[in-house]
Amino acid sequence: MTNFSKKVLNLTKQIPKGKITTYKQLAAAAGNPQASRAAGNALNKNTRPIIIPCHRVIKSTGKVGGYSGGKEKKLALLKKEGIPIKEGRIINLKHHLHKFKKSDA
DNA sequence: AGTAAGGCGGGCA
DNA sequence: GTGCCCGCCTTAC
Repeated sequence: MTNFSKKVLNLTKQIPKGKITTYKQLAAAAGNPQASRAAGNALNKNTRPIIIPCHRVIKSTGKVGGYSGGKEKKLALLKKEGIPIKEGRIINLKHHLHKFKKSDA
């Protein structure tokens, strides 16, 4: 558990319902914009999955990306939260994107 | 403790 | 839109 992963998890669990974010944004908010892959990894190997809505985190390309419990599960959760998805990709991504505050980390 | 491989992504060609 | 390469973190040997 590094400081980076701790920030990632901390930021992720702060994402409100109906809002989503990208691994890139998450990694950037955590302090490493280039550690996009590591951000997803932190969510995948997170220690407290219960408090961490990793399903609200998607790829910057608009694709939902992967999911430990199955991406279909992730899609269902997102749609239930009010995020429209078409063929595995977010429709109004930037309209649902969550902006992290500087005080979040 | 050190080295090598893997993973839920991002960017460029 | 697809394919390839890169960089970062975590885990296993």
